Amino acid sequence: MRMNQGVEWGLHVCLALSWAAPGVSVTADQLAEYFDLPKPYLHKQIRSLARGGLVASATGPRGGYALARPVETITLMDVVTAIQGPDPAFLCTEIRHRGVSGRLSDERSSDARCLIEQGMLRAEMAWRRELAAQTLGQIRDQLDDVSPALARHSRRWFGSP
Amino acid sequence: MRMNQGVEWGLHVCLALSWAAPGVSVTADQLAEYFDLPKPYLHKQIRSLARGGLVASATGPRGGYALARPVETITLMDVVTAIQGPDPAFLCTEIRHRGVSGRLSDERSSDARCLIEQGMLRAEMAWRRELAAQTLGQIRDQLDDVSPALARHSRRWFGSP
DNA sequence: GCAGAGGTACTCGGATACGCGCTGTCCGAGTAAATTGGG
DNA sequence: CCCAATTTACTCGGACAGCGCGTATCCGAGTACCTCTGC
Repeated sequence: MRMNQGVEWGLHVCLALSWAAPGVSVTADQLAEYFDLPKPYLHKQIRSLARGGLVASATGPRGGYALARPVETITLMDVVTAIQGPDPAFLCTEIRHRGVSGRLSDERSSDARCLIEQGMLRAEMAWRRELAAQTLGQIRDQLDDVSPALARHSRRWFGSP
Repeated sequence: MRMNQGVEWGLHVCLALSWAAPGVSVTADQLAEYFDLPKPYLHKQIRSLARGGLVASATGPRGGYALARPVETITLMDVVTAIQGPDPAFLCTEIRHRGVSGRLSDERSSDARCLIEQGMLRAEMAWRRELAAQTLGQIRDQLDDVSPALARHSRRWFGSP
């Protein structure tokens, strides 16, 4: 189980967009140059962010992308969901109801949820909860503490006044 | 991000093997029939469990697989690791050090760990912790409470005395 | 009847094709800005 | 000088190939059991 490459890119893109001044759009090509990533493919990943409602797009000259919501309200969970969809990682196919096992189980156990599914979902919920508890705003603040120069230089590079 | 099908199979297989009497081996074909799954592919997944040290294999007539450890000591994490490897789901490729972003960052921020990686790893650790906290023994006990008949019939079907 | 050698059948193990989804790329639709001509 | 229509150039958006990992399968290596023969 490997997570999509796009998740890492999407997270860094949102963080970078938080450095652009309000009202200023950043093009996909600018972001690709900023991170030295293949332009068309990064562009595709950003479109996933747009479809998920995390970034707003503007076409034409002076167009590009900008955060659609304050960075303090964007969680890691939001980005992960936007890039790789809302489907749970563990999918229970109810094999306990198939074959001999299915014929052996009585009605009580059939009605109850699969206990293995419950256990796996419990772990996945802990993962999602932890992702939802961390906002990109917190990460940006920490980064400002560690390296104020990076944020300052990035703001200038993205054309903020 | 979808988890391997084999994880679900492996979990159910270990649970089923816990119903076999000590010293009795269950063949891969028996397990495939028990769950109505394709024999060769299920066999391959069980081999992953064997490589991970969860089940012991015996060749020849009356051979097959048996749990290598008490079911109370086998956690969901063990099975997940055995099937899909120990690699973390989120892999940080340090794109912050590439392109313009890499040139803008100073030494302090370069030495520090990527904060996005830390956040993602934090969530993944919560997931792993929850998986490691649940043993198949607990699940089997719950299942015995919900449906004692299933456990009883399965023990008979697997040839336990 | 018993012991041992040989044969047999059964099981696991690694090596081998196939398919779907992530990866990577392109060109067209739409839009805002710049330009130019007229009033 | 100001305004408006037109042109232009720029950006996003969806549609299109390529590749790697998971899916699915097969046959060979090894072993325990069974059988048969000789004592």
